Amino acid sequence: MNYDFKTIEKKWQDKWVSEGTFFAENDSKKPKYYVLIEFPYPSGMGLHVGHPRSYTALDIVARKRRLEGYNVLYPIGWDAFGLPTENFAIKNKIHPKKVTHDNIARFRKQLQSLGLSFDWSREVDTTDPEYYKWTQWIFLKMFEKGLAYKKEMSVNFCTSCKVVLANEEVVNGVCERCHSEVIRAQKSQWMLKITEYAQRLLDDLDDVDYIERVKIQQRNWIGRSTGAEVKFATSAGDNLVVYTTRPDTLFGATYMVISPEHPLIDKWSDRLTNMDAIRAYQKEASKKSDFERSEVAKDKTGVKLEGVTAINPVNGREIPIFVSDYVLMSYGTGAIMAVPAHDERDYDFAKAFDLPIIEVVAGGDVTKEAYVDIANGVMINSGFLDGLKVQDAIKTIIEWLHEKGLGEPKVNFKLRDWVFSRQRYWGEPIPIVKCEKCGYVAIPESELPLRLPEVESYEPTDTGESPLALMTDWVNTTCPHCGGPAKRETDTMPQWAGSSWYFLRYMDPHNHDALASPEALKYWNSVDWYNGGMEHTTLHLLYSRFWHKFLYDIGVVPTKEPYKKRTSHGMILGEGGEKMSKSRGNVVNPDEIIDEYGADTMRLYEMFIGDFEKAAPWSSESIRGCKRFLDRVFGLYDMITDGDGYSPKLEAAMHKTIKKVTNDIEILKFNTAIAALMSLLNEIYAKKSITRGELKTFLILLNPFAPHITEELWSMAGFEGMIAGQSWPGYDEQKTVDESIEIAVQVNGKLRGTIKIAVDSSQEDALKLAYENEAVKAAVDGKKIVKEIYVKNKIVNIVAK
RNA sequence: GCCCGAGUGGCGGAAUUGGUAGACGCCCGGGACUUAAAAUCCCGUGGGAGCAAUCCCGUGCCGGUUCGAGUCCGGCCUCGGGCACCA
Repeated sequence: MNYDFKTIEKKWQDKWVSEGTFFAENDSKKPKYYVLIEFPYPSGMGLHVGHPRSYTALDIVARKRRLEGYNVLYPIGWDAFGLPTENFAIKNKIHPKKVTHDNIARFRKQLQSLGLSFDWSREVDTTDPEYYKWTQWIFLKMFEKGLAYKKEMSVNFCTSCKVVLANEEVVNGVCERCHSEVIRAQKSQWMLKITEYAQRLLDDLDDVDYIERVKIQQRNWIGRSTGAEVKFATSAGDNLVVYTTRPDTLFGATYMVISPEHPLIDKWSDRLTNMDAIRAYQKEASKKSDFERSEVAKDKTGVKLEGVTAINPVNGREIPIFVSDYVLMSYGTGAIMAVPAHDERDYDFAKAFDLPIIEVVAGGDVTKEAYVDIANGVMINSGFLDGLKVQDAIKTIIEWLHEKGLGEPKVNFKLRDWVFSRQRYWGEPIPIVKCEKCGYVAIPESELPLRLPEVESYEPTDTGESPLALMTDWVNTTCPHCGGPAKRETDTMPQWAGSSWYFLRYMDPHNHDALASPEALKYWNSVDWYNGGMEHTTLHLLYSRFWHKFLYDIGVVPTKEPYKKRTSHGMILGEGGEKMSKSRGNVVNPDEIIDEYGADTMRLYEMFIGDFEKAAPWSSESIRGCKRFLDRVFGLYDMITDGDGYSPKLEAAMHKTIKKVTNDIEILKFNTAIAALMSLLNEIYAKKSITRGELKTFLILLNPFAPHITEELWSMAGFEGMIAGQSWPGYDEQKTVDESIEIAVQVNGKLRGTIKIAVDSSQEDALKLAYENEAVKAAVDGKKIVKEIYVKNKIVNIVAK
């Protein structure tokens, strides 16, 4: 009989849908388990072979949990607002709503053909007004609590298109489409105060089970540092306040640097005699992004302020002030004290501008490079700090600054507030109006959802406003507070908004009265296992944790953290090891793979391709091995013999394989779990028979990986029900342990032979056998035995001279 | 530049706390079956020397710790992810 995957896969996919096999229940007696993958952005390119890697992995987890007796929620939805859809709509003159609808239809069909056990009755779509009603509602709550505010921020502005550009649309400093110059323009933007949650976002990482590199990345992104804010008097009268993590090096501060956007520049414009040069420098700096500005490799640039100097508070010395773009207004106070002897960037700048370098921490050679070691350094040239270790000097100087009223200890975060405005059409409208009398006023909750109006053109206006600004009928409204004339906010929300809480909506997706009912939120609690790409580690993951904590604070959700466990998968690359992209022409279409080999082979290959956590190149040759394996699995039908138990020949292998597959799935070792199943199949083929009991276990173990073929064989063999209704097999630890093992014998660390000994043999027995080995005899012949090492069940090593 | 990862046969990869490097699969070679081919099945397969038993070399590079290092430490090199308006 042939393995006709097309017929088999269609048959079981239809059956799962018609029987509602994978529906999650909100009031089950079983323990719950919530499995989550990052919902896709339905791009016009269709599904990428990278998507199923994560989806199949957690589908395996979901299916295994069901077999282990859990009520499993494994949902799917669409993160459908965003720039690419809008740009496609503009280019092809099709409404983004239509583009989104078509893309979703295609993605849905493609995902269904993979046999993923999603609960399709809970599908969500961030662009559905019934969904974004609650995205807007959360924003209103944040506004109400003072977490949303307006601030002047710099944006990329194309001088030719006259539109605000996303960072991605700026390529090498010019507009991606028209190649014109892009400048940094100032624009008033809605901001969310994620910084208010910085400490909690950091602290609560200790309570969640995220893979370590995700935690490290989040901690570094939040970037907590301790130091001091120090006041420097200036000749202009104003104090210049700096933030420093190294107040111990204050005696070595030989100049100061302020960022080009620093407000004191304008204030001092009358006193500054070289204002033209400063203005020109500000203009140049405004063209660069923060990223370009912080590149150390570049030559340091800057302009000295002529007419205003500062006083170093510890020694009263007059020092110059520079403006330079390596100091960012968005971090600290936008001003630094420069200690060239002990900071690399300051060192480079001092060399470029021929400024004095005073060593205040001994231990390095500051004539050659900055000495930045804080563990071993000892203070010198620093008055009352001399002789102290760096850490003690920091404490001493902070106390001294505090007593003199010159400075205070200060905790700083790298994390910045979230820029929440987009001057774009295809996003959630921000539900705020601006009233001349009352200022920014929230629209009443009863008016939610504030629907995205139909517009003629989705292109941003040439003033840099969102296309919504042209909809005067929609923009002009009345103030909900005073009833006077008011204008609606025309900016929309970023794509991140809808994805910051979608996992909550899955819990109760059709609720009209709340984002989800309190009962559903309580029952499903938090996500048990969330898998996604490393590229979402800092932004999406942090944003959604922030929103969740806010919802916890206002009593909507019962947990402080949204995700109990977070894992990450590597990318699937093109055949040549490069990233798959249209321009490289190396994109693999999953539809073609499924058509040629079937969904089960596709799933199996995606899991067998390599280490789940690492990137792996696609191989159109290797996938054949997975197809061959399934062909052989299908061939088991012709080898079935009677017997509900395991045959003596296969018993140990069965128990070992159950143990291996059971454990490997939990630690993301899908590739080695499959390898174990392949080895077991090889043993069955060598024996040319399989008992009904062995077949049952084999099919259940393979089912999460290849659900269609295993259900088919289950049914062909005449077993009752579906595998989906069975239990995960157990194993007997005793039966996984061999009675005797082969261990290595080394002489001077070099392998000379192996011996077969009973498990847990004594050193005496092991050495006796080892010396009987011919190669070992030869290797120690005529030498003096210096040392004999025996590690139980591992190795014998004889050191001979 | 900053933060985080990763480098193992011709290829994808495997290898409890440091303990027989190369499981499993691909490719390739040989054989069986076939008029023939495909498919399938069996065997071989890190590199080098040797008729052979066997020996030497080998986990990006340089150095260190250890009876023993793919694994630990120090210093590099290369590649990938992120850098706040792509998602």
